[in-house]
Amino acid sequence: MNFSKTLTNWYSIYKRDLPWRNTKNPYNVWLSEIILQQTQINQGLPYYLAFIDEYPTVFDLANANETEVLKLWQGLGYYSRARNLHTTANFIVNEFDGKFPKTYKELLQLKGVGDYTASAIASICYDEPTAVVDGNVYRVLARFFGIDTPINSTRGIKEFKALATSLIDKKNPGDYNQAIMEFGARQCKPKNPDCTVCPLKGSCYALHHSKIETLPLKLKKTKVSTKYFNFLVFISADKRTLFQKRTGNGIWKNLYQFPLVETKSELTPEQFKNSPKVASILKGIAFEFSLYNTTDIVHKLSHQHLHTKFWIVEVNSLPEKGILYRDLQNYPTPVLINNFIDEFKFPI
DNA sequence: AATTCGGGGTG
DNA sequence: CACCCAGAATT
Repeated sequence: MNFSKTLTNWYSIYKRDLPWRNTKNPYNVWLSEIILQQTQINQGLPYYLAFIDEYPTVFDLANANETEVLKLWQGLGYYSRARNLHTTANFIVNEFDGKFPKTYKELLQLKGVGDYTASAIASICYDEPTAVVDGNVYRVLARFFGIDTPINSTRGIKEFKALATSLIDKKNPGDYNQAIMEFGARQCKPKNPDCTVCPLKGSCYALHHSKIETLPLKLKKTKVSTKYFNFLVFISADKRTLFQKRTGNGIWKNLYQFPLVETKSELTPEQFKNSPKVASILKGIAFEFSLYNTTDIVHKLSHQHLHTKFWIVEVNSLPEKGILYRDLQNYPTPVLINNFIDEFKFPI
């Protein structure tokens, strides 16, 4: 039996029953694909269910405001996905009367939809034979065919896309695409795959050349930078604190946080209190200053380690209009901030 | 072509 | 700790 047929047969037996697999509705499929970008199914599934529950159609999603969408996305990471999701929902409603485009080429025009996602939607919803190439596909193809071109090189990206395209089952491209991904996730796992029960063990290059551990090949590791974050948590008699929307194009865009003072290095409490930035924020205000966490909370992201201090600033009146403690939960925040709010327990 | 975007899971 | 995840957008 050939490679593709073996995969689709395996899939028909071992596939998980997932909600987006019971429909060809492009809204549902699109939503699932955006949520699952760089995200494992177990992490994304509850978000998919919550989004379908809150926004059953593209019109419901378009009618929401971005803050609400980000709030429902909170904790999933890569928040540009949520912002683009909302933008594209409005685009679909306003430009296409709520109907999704039906071809790979047109889908590619949507914000947040790249080669992978356009291929997935086109094949699953409209039976267009466009091959998906995600992390699972790279692994399965690299191992089975013995390809050592780096998967994150321009050459590798083209090579694997072409190979995947040549293998796709044109009669049932959606099932084939999902089959090879599911196979990569469940059978041809990154670490310690059980090749003894693999239906492809007979012809797998990596298995017969002891290259399961070394394929696929990936170049360069991401370097991690360290940053020092100081959040000012205002406590006032009127049960309000300062909470600000992050602007600019960096991390956590449009999420909310306590006033942030970033420093180049770790400062002593005295150095921090006397720094110009802190002084300007607290200019002319009577306050009591205390450090909530005596050792830094280190929030680890894939490319940044955030060494974080939460400073409690007790004031009689806030320097500007704040929000009620009890309203903090209505704002989308990074996990780092949300963890603090949960732990600190504001006297609501 | 390289970097930047999160957070959770695995070994 | 290193690596991975149904990648895309930006620089």
